[in-house]
Amino acid sequence: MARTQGSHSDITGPRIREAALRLFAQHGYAAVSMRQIAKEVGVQAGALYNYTPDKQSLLFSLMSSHMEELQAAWDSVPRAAYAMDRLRAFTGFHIRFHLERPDAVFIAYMELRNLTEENFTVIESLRRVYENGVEGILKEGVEQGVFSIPDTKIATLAVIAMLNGVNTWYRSEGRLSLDEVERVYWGMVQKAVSA
Amino acid sequence: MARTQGSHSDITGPRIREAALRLFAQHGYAAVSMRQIAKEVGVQAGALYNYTPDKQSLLFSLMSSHMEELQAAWDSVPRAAYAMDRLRAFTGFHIRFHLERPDAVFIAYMELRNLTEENFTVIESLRRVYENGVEGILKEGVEQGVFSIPDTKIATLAVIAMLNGVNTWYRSEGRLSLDEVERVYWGMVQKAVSA
DNA sequence: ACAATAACTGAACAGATGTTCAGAAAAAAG
DNA sequence: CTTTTTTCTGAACATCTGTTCAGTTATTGT
Repeated sequence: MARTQGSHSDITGPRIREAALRLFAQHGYAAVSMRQIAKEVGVQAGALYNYTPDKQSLLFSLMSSHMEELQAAWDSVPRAAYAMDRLRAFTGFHIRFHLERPDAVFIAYMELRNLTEENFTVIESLRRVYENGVEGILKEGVEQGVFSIPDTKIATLAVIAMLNGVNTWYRSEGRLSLDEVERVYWGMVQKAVSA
Repeated sequence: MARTQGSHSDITGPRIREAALRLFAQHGYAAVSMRQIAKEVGVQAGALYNYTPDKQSLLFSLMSSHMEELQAAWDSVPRAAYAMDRLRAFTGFHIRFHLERPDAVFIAYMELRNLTEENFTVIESLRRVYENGVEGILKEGVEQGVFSIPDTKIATLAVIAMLNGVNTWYRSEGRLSLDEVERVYWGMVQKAVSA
């Protein structure tokens, strides 16, 4: 056998990425073999190498795509005039964006140690850009006198860590709706940073 | 060769656990081989099986020890009368305890997916006991009228997630002292839950 | 209709994996 | 000193690892 019926690059490529994303999130990068990914796609392991130079590149590509989509999505959110409104917008955006892609989020946080040094540097700088955006809001709020924050860097990380926590427990069939979750978290974030 | 000079069970045992803890935290459970752990201890791979029935048990043992130490340590903290004081005590305790064992904390959160189903259940229930302790404080604070919290379960997870974030950035040589970190976080926690 | 190309197979590579176990050496017990 | 027990070695096991590549087939272009 060789090329199979209905085999197309523009179909197999995304399917490989989807399978890898799901498997990496479920079992961890190191625990997933190329053969497992291939099997999920319905293809032999060798075929994967038409779409990625190696396993490490596949992981890196998934992570950097996620980080770039995150940044692009946040950049496209209309920028409110007041820091308080911007922070509320961010809270809602961050929660929703992350709940829509639990696997990618999981990988982006858990598989950092499995990146090569140079790949790690790239992902880290993408993350820092995102964090700096949040810190900018907090700093502005402090200048405008609406926020009281002893250390904006720590507060940034604290807010993000708190919001990321949603992914560990939220289930769409659960007790609370997305709107309710957003409201509850916004209440805590707002109080935590307010003057 | 066989038994080597100065070989003792009560020395090798802990050394294996320490090496495994460090390596699992650094590279991940799946990425670390028994031979790597053995090499770190200065022993052949086969010798590890005098101390653990298998690799999975080693991971589980490390995680359950950590969770039990955590609970025991928190139980030994004097229980203040008012919820506000209890929450402050918890904030300080949690930050310090976790910063003292970054590797164990890392593993306890990241390697859950590498546990067998039954082992996972055990660890999860230990975690729930700890979380329930925190929720108890929040509930009491609400009853006493000092806290305003729409959902104590979410608030519990949010507070813990926020505090856990410290481990991702704190360095002892860094800009802030432990006392300062504790103060900053307590400020945010207090405001977030206060009425 | 044929030629060119893209997509894939299947086998092979050298090495690593968790785990077992007979035997050897050091330590402890008598 | 002799025996017993504890601790460890070193080899072996079957299987899995990421990756390469010649060859084969389906699709596309002419």
